[in-house]
Amino acid sequence: MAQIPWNQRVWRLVNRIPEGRVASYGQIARLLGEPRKARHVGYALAATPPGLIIPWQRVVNGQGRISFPEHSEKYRRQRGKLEDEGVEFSESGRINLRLFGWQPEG
DNA sequence: CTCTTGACCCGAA
DNA sequence: CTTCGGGCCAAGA
Repeated sequence: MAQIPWNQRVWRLVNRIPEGRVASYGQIARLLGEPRKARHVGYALAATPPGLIIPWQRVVNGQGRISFPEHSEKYRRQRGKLEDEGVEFSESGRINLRLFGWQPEG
């Protein structure tokens, strides 16, 4: 289990999130059996090598919000990608996780 | 060694 | 809806 480095485990799992769906940092951490490492999921994504293509945009925080300052370039890029794949945002910039949250299995 | 910094989370007001 | 407080832990200064 600990054979594979944390970052790689995160990238692999994130890679399984289907288009049009999102997962939270905490959810990813829990699925990896490390419920206390929610923030480190974010660090892993931040450390993604330029060559590695993964759907990092499908990871948001537990409230269904993008974890970047609202007017930042990063925020707009992530939101744009998600909207392109059909994810909807409320007026307050929130995603309804009941509708768009990823449930492994389902 | 201690302090600070985060793509976080959760419960209680 | 918001704010506050506490918890978490790796990495860098």
